[in-house]
Amino acid sequence: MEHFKISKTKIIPKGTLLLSYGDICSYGYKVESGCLKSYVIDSVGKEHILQFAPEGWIIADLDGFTNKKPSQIFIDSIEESTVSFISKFNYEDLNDLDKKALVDMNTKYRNNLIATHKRIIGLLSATAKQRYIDFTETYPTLVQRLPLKFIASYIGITPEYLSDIRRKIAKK
Amino acid sequence: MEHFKISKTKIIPKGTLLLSYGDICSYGYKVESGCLKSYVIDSVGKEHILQFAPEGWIIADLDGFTNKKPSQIFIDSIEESTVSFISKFNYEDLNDLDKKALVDMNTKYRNNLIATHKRIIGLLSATAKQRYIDFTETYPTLVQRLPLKFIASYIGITPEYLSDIRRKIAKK
DNA sequence: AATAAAAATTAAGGTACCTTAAGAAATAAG
DNA sequence: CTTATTTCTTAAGGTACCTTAATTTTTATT
Repeated sequence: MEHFKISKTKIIPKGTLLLSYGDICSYGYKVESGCLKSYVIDSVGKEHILQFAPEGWIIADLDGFTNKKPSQIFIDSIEESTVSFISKFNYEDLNDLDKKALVDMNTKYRNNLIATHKRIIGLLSATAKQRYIDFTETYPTLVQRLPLKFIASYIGITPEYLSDIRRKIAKK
Repeated sequence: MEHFKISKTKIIPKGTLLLSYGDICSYGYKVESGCLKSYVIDSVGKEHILQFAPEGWIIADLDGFTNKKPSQIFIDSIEESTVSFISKFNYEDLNDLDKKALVDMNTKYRNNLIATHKRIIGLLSATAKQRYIDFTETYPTLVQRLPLKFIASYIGITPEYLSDIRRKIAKK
């Protein structure tokens, strides 16, 4: 299932910034071990997490990478991680891939799109409490590993309010 | 750019339900004229719009269509529309497509994913007022055509609150 | 044109979630 | 083991956005 040019892997210490706002995004990152996250920073300096990438996942600024735009997002490491660098993920190269690779890639995009749509449904229609419960059910292993403040950011609430929610759940 | 089996087009009157919750989703819908929308209905009966599909757009329950699951969503017509029915959008058939078709499809998925990520960023980090302004800038032609209550639903607020927002914007 | 139906507005009161700030608990570092 | 740092919790007060309900405006129907 490897269709791209992948450079040798690197060990990334915890807390390392791999991609910053405004950077030209030359790489996607394939996580072999550890965990990365992507996020935006809003006008008042608050961080909003777009994606977690534990082992096996690929993370990138898809828009910047594809269209050679400066990045709108940040990517850093939540844990010490082993990461492969994927280059040349752009449109021209799609034509160089063989059919099997294209079909696999299609399937990955499609599954990602389905998951992303589900997240939108949650943000539009569920309460913060329900989104937290959904997160724990969808990503039980991440819940073990990640600081709660990152989960709060991912589901779109403050750590303080997540703390309230957890207290109320525990009291039942 | 047509890669799928497309049946003859049909004229769909305004307000017609094309796909309902629980249905097996056998088709994607390609809109030739008019406009469709997809939406979910939450536990208190409130409608949340996932997508608008004006002319040129394709709309479907991607998860149900791909994985032959009962639909989680609804699709209906906002205006009288001319619609082509796309069948056999599933995995097996991807292998029957030629390379050009696969590359095109990849590009469509990728662009859709980029747009969907932007929507998530907005829902996580922007106020309702900002999301409304962003919508009017991103889809100026839709703003002309659509009832405001549908735009409110798409950006995740009530029609009443959108009305407040618009009044405040107008007062300046 | 008249009537009905749908969409939009307005306003009052309510709730989910946020901000700030401080302290407690857990984890990391010396 | 001790201290520093990060994470988590708690609480009080505030704001963005919601609910309900009534009214007006716009659009559709006969």
